[in-house]
Amino acid sequence: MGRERSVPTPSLKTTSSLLKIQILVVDDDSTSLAIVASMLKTYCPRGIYIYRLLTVRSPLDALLQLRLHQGFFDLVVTDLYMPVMNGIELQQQVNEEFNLPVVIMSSDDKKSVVMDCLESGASFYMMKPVNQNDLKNIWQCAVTSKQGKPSAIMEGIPSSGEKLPIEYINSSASVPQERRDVKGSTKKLKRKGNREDEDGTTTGPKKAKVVWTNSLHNRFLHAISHLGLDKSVPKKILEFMSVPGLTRENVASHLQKYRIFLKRVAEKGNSTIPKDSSEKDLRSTFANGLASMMLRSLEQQKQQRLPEFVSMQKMGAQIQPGRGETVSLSPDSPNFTSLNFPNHHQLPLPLDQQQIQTLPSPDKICNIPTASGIEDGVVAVNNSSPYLNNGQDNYVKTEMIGDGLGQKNFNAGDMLSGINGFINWNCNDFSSSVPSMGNGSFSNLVQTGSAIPEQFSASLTGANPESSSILPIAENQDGIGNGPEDMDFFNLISDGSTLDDILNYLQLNSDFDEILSHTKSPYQQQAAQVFRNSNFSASNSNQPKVSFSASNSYQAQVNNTPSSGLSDPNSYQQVQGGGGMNFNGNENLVDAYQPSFIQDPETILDPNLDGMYSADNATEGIQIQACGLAIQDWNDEFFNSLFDDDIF
DNA sequence: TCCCGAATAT
DNA sequence: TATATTCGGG
Repeated sequence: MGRERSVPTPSLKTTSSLLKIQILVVDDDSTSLAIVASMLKTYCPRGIYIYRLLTVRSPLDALLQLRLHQGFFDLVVTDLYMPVMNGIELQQQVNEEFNLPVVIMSSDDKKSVVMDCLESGASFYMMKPVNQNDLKNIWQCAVTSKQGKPSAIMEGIPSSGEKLPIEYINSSASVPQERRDVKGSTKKLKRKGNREDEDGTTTGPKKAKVVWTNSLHNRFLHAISHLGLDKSVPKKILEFMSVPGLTRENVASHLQKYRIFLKRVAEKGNSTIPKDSSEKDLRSTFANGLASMMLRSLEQQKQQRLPEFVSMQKMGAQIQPGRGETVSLSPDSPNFTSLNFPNHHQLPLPLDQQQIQTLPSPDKICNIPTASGIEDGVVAVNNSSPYLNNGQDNYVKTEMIGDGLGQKNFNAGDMLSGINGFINWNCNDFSSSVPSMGNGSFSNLVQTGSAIPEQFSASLTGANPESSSILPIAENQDGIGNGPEDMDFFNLISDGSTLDDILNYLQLNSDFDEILSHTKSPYQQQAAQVFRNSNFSASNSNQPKVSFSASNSYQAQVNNTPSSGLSDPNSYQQVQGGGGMNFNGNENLVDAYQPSFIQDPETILDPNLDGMYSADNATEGIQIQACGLAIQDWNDEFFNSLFDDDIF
């Protein structure tokens, strides 16, 4: 029944010509996870075959999967804000261990956040809700990765000797160079659907089009920020980029386009041009790198021309994110550009002269400070970053639990959970507790009152304290995590709601016209089928069971909704795969980020697996709910059926 | 001769 | 549209 609409035969030749892509999606928010996964499947472009799409809700699970199956995945798509480990940290870990491109997504629209992600090496930053344009970038990252081009991952400024190849696509319409000079005569070569590129008139290497991937463009931006916008000429950029195969002409062409882009943006900053296609621009490659580039450029110019800067300030030509939108720098100076930033991108620019003078270089947030302690204690993290504190003390809150043995990672992501607060340092191992000084490398850590404050101490370490500074995003994270909305969705898909109900929910709660326009997609039908087939029951021995009768494998979330107050009603635990899974009723389900049971990925696609999730020894009163999301083996038929709509 | 960059072609 | 190519001029 998955094919009620007429499915014209796709214009695909054979499956073997498709690029098999395997993606790992990480998001602690189940709703978001489901949506992203769904969109990836729904909007898979021609030529790409999603061989496997694995979703996990914990970064640790993600790493586990990646380690278990090296070379298995081509791309990681991760949420930014997650407990234990945030998207940036995950990205860096993934880059380090697996050299895979990582796309970070978040509903956070702060420019500083976008910048942080990109500077830390993310291939792409994707705003939630995800749209089709973003997906294009995802696919490009995936394809680039699949083709084994390491340049899909771009880390910082190229060092000497480090070279990155460029990605090419074969230009099907490319004409041999020798022919091109005789322009008048090329007309006869012109064909409408010039499909055959095997004219082979030239034996030389085919002229390939340079594809300015994100990584390549990032390198381009790095070059410009290094050289300065005014001194950026094709040759110098080319040299700095140090990309084999890239020509000066390539750079010149790109530079031309880039300048046009800057100009257009600048014009928009001054005039009031209707935002017709602004959205598109914002999500463009250029816009993505803009924040980073501008910040570097500003930093550079600030150092070089501080007096000018200061006087400019006094003259009132301030660097002002005017209502968070416009950054105007002396428009008359060739060194400066007036740029308009979208309101969801905000540069952490200093506002007063003093800050400008002392502003350190914003480094990437790659350090994960650690600290150790023996006893319970409370310490405060003082953020002295001029980017954040606005002249006042700025505390960020986090909670950590020490193991009593000393080392405890302090994840940058932990710092995102609150604003003015303290770090609660708890020691679990009281038996071995010996009053002693904790030590570690918390950045900007300041001791404050606690039960046993004397036993804690922290020191500033690291060459650049800013490099491990507090993330400037200590705000609420509504919409992320297990909010009521998530439960609504959860309940919706758990109680056998119809597909229309689900889609209606999506429509009401998200901007998902795209999804709605594909309500009949086979994937969604399949998913809905799994929802309906979910059975929930509780045995008389208080052993709630959840069983699925799906013929394919799936992912399930087991929701713990106790009648007693033993655990968080909003908590749930994730299990994946077919087959049975047991968990203890007194297992701590409160933490939604417990290591999940994950079936061996090799068997995930086994279509014969029927799933049975059961809870043994469950605490009385606990009800178990579960829902399944189909993770279907995308056979050719199913895959091809998606190609009805020409999406890309 | 090099090479930049606007204009133009694909 | 994105990238390549051309071409006048510094």
